Amino acid sequence: MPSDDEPRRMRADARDNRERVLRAARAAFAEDGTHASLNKIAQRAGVGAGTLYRHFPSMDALLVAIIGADVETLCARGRELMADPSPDDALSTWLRAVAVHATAMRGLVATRMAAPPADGTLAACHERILLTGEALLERARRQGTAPAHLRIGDLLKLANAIAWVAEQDLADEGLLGRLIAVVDGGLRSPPATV
Amino acid sequence: MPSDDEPRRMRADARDNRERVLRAARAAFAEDGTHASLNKIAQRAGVGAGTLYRHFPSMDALLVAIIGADVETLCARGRELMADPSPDDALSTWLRAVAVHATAMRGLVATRMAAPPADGTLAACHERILLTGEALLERARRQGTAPAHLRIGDLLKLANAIAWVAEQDLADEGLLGRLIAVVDGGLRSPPATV
DNA sequence: TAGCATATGGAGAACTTCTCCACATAGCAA
DNA sequence: TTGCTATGTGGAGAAGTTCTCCATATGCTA
Repeated sequence: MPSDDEPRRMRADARDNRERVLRAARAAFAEDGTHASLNKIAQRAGVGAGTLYRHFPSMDALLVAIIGADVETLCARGRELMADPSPDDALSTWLRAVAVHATAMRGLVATRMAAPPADGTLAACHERILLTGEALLERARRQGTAPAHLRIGDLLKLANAIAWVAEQDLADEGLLGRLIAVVDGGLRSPPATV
Repeated sequence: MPSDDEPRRMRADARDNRERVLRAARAAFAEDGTHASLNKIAQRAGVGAGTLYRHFPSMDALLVAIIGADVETLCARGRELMADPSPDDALSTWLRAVAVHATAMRGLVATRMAAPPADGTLAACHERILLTGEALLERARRQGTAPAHLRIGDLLKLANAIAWVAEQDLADEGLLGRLIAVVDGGLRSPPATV
């Protein structure tokens, strides 16, 4: 099926501008994270604000276009990990990958992905990640030590939350790893008998 | 020592305005959370923007004034929990309390508290919370099953992260509790031997 | 009650997001 | 090659934000 982010027929100049906006956005997000200004992205790309909004009506749309490839990568990684001898390790490795990815754009992704069920194309990304995670979790439940009551949605939210908080303090490089490690415990223990 | 958020000598009208701003801010934060506008708070309080900024030069200052009492409560709760028969339970109960508190103002607190070492009076709040937590954690290390390598700063960040993500999806009421429960596992297990 | 240190408020500067539409032009049909 | 027109453009502008500045008003003390 034809990807609808790059309509089949598009005037060559429009296609050009679209690419330039994407390139500018990637750079801007990497530099300023959540504080990137759409105005400045447009300026940087050498187009008017109107043009930016024509191509990407919302910031979500822009994000989807940018992180689409990453989602693909994460799902592929998930499929690989299905063959990992330890289902528990596979799950936690994948969660770590999700968190690392979510930090890539300086927290922007985490901010968007943690939100309620997005209504746009972001929802599709969400869905794909969920499915991949569910497969890993289910395996860890059956063949590993993951407690039955764990929900994949919760784990992904936790990963995003960790990515978000890690992004707040970039100076502490090991933070993300340590926080994931704490969560790791909860993936393996039987439900605490408090 | 005299609290410096309420200077000893202040003109009666100034004191009045200060109170009104605080009341308006509390209401606005509860309603709009992170998106509360300082402008509207001023309007709501019936004062000019200049007046608001005179009393609270930064949003942090405003926050400190509002949540100061809560910090007190959390520390008190922590001291109580030091007497809890189970050091592990005490720690996790307290972390849950921290997360719940951080959600109180619709995520605003979490957003601010997760940030790097604040440089204002917020830092003092931070410090007090850290000390309380460290005491609980140390006890759980010695008399409970908490792994030695756990850092209280990490745990608090995790609590704030959870509060943040829980706030993103208010519809899911059990979310915060479930996420804390996952982390709970990591507080008790020995370090995973991956 | 007079006088002044202290406090006020809103206009305004500098930003933000997002809309609108007169104008430019790519690409097709002749 | 040359129009014609559907498609795409860009920037002015509306409405919002944070935060500053300072002429004016007023509580408090002497």
